[in-house]
Amino acid sequence: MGRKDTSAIPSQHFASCDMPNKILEIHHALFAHFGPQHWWPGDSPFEVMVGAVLTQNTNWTNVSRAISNLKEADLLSFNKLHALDAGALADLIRPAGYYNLKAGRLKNLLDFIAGEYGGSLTDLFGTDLHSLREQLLTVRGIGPETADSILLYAAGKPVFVVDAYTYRILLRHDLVAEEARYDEIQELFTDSLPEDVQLYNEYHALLVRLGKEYCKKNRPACETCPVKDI
DNA sequence: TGCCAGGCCGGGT
DNA sequence: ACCCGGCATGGC
Repeated sequence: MGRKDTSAIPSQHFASCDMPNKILEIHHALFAHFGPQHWWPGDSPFEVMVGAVLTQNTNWTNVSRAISNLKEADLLSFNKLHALDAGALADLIRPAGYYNLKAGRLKNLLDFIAGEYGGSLTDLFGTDLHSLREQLLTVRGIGPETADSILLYAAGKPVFVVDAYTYRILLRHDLVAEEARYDEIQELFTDSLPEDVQLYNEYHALLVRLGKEYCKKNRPACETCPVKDI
């Protein structure tokens, strides 16, 4: 457990704590440097959900091609994709990599939504948040980041998304231990920030932007990093 | 050219 | 409870 219930306290009160709120400072610096990121790229909650699975450990440009294939085949809707067999789906999403794996994972997710919610994303997203997250995590192929991406970017729920960039950036700023895992890193953000969907949305997108441009794997910390002094 | 990208699972310790 | 190999395409 982190500090006690601070969720209702306005953010400016954090500045008077003994420890400066570096998590909040980093967001301000990133927003000032990069501006709004307008995430998640996608025209509908369904498209965002599909993209969340396809982007697992994969460059977005490849995912974008896979989604274009689905759009051109006019298959990017729940019923059409659910009716498609896994082999045909794998063929369409080939550019996203791990295509057999991801076809199976998408089918698992669609089967779950069809079975439990009659294929209705509205009903799915209308479920109690904690219960919804737990249910998504039972789907084979949906881990914490994919579940949280769906919750934040497709469902608009106040859930902070943690990814490899988030971990790497925090690690290089000594804000987390090397052995820190998903839930602990997520808690650091939710304990340090007001609960706000738009803030969570923007912050995660900004961390990815920073990661892509300044914090790549196997590269030393960068002198021109916009948050190097925080 | 090899390394990397917006993870997750399953089997082995 | 961890650790690790496997999964795969496209960009630089």
